[in-house]
Amino acid sequence: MKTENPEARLSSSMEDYLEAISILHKDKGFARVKDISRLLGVKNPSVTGALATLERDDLVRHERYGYVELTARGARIALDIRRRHTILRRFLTLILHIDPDTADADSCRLEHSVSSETIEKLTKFVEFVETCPEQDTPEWLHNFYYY
Amino acid sequence: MKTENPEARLSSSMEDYLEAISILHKDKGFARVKDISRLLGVKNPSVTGALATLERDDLVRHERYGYVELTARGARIALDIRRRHTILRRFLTLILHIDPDTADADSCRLEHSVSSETIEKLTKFVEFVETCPEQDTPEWLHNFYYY
DNA sequence: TCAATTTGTTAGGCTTAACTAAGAAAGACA
DNA sequence: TGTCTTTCTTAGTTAAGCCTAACAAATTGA
Repeated sequence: MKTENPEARLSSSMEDYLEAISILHKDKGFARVKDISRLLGVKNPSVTGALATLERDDLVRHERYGYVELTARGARIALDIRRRHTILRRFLTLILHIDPDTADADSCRLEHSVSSETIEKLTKFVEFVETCPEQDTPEWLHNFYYY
Repeated sequence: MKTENPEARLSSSMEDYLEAISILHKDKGFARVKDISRLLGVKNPSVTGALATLERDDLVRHERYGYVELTARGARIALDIRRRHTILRRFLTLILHIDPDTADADSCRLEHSVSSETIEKLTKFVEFVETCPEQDTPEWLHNFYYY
């Protein structure tokens, strides 16, 4: 017997769909199947299939041929994924000086496997470096960039 | 038609198998199916199947009912994976102060998706912090730990 | 209004990577 | 040497996640 467990970890794929829907909503106010497939580089039928799964798990709402919306739960999770993505990208670009494209590609993949404990600490680290008094930052970080 | 492409990216799964074989070889001198399945938490038939794939790709040698060996190519790749794992764990424990278990679990997952550019920079960063003159490290890093 | 285009869905197939069940080979030891 | 146990393999199943082909609904605009 298979009990529905709403706390089970989402797959990377499903996280990507949630994230895409969330971004589309923010950027253009709505998300359609076509937009999602374009953004994720998959074909329309893959999106339709994924939406069925996400709808079953109460993460999105989607009427046939209509727009896609996140539920409250879906929105909460999507925001968390986007937060992971953002903090990783900031770390990679601002501290490690990875070029923006690589940094974005990396955070896209890493965001699915980093624990919340690590994200918390990384957030604090990046915030620390960013809010560091101007004269301190060069001292050690610039030492590193010369190194 | 499907051409064999030996440069194609390995899946996380296949990377895990190579890494396990490499670790077993280092730790006890040989790797058997049973050891690999125990280490990775899968069943024996899964290992047999994976070994067939890896053998096809010239990454391991394996005679029926016998020991498993890495080829030169396999060993090179396995070493690279272990290097990624190690550097991630060092970053997480030494700099972010993530507890060792979480750090290891995280690096186990992150090692498959981090780019070589990021690994290079991260290596330099960790080395920089570790070889930092004693009196400098506390200055900014301890500031962070208080923060 | 109705034909053409665009968008979305359904059906069916492929690949990867796991599993169980059953049986074969190897190893241990009385 | 023969039996018992352990280990390994084979065969077959399942699930996720992608694909293409074909069709259905919606939209556009002449």
